[in-house]
Amino acid sequence: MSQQKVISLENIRVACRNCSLSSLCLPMGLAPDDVERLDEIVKRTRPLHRGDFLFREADRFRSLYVVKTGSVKTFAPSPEGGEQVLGFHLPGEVIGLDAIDKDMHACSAKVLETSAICEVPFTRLEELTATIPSLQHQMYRLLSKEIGHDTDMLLLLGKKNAEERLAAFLLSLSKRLHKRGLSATDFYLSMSRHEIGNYLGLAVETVSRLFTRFQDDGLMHVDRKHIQLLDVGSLESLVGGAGQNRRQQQQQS
Amino acid sequence: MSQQKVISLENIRVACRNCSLSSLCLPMGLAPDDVERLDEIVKRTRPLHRGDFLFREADRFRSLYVVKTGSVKTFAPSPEGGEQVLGFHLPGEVIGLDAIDKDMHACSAKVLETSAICEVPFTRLEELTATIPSLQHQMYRLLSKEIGHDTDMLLLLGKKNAEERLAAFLLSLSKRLHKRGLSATDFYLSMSRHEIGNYLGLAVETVSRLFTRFQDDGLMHVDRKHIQLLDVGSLESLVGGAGQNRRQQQQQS
DNA sequence: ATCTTCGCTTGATCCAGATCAACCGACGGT
DNA sequence: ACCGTCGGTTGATCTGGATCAAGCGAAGAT
Repeated sequence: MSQQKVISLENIRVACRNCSLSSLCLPMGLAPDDVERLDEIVKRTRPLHRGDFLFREADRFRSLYVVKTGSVKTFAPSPEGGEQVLGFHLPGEVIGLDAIDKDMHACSAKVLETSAICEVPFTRLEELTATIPSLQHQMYRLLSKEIGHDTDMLLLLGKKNAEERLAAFLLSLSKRLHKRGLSATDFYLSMSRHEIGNYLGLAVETVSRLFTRFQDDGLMHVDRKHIQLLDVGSLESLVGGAGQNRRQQQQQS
Repeated sequence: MSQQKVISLENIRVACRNCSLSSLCLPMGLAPDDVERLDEIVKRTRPLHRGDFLFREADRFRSLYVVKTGSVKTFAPSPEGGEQVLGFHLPGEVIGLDAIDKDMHACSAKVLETSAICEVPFTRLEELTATIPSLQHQMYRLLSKEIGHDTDMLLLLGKKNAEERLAAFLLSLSKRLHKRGLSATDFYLSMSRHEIGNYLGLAVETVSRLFTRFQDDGLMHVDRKHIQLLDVGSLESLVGGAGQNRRQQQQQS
């Protein structure tokens, strides 16, 4: 390049204490001094681009990763050669927690759009959590929250029909974006219809048809990746269940 | 009762250090002194019976529970009034991890057969993990393993057909029982067909038909709750995927 | 010992959503 | 500006497993 126009990396290396995500992320509820100590072990890498991997399945586990800006998908290979999308991760969300057990990543993480990522070496983090009770508690909560989220997905995949799944997906995105200060009703999807379908256990065609139907019903407006939710209340009642009275899955004692 | 034949509770209060499960359970990899400290906070309750609850959804979170003998199912209510079975828990398995985040149980836990359960007050455990690095690590691993297990279930519910699901379920039970020193090929189911179906996202009728089919195909022998696996290899190849060439779930880049 | 209940099995039918097929329009490359 | 690729949409058809229906045997209740 002819012109020496290097942008100082310092500009993107926002310390945790100045990060707008600190209330969602690891530092949540930490004393300023402790945030400082956490700050010291966090590595801030240059921005990653669409298609870049944070890690791949079977990689040695070294660090947790936190999305600072952008979005990431995680996915696991299924035995037949296909793959299962496990999640879409927005700013403030932590990735890699499933790798602690076997000290190896069981899934891959791929960046969906240009993203900034914080890397947190796990061994250092573990040392830190042993001396900062509130950080230890935060870690337990984080891991527990992930389990709770997976539980929600199990219920979704086990009991909900296509309509309910897509509505739940849209509302989940909406809520999470809103928490991050973005619009809850107007946003862009960084993932393809394929990926949405894969994530929800549906065929692409079904996802596409549902987008069309939801739009026809006035629930939302769709233009390619651009989504506008027009009737959040109705979407919520769709998820709620009674969508179309499928037989109640009863349970014996 | 006429005869004073009270069995001393001490007999069932096996300390962690003498428990056959210590290599699967929380004490895994701990130094004897640390096992001792863990032992001190564990409460051992009288045996629970079929139908008893360890906790219910929305209960305040106080303790983790570990199955010592018997089995437990966990399940979450689905909005429509039905429920989703989240898991069946065998000796050595820890229950309640999903409640840490919100300090409240999001699911219920019900005993499937007469069972002995260890209760571990979480606050005390947290104090302990802060001073015993290997216990802290064990806790992280435990939580992480749970996430990994949920991930497996997501793949199962998202990508596998009925046959693959049931085969995977049987093999999972088999493997876990074997780890606990029991037969991998001859065991009793403590849960009903209903519960199996609910867990796997299938109708009871489908589960029943598959049991019959597997038996007709010589893969197993079924007599009510009594299961004998006759051809583990074939069951494994069923799970492996190519079961019946359903279209490979491909993925775009 | 008899009744009742309930879990389970088996058969018949139905349907949500997968699969197959065709087309279209956006976008990146040359 | 043109082309080729690919993600997305829409229509037609197929099917795995749900739903509906009926009967059966084991275990608990009286």
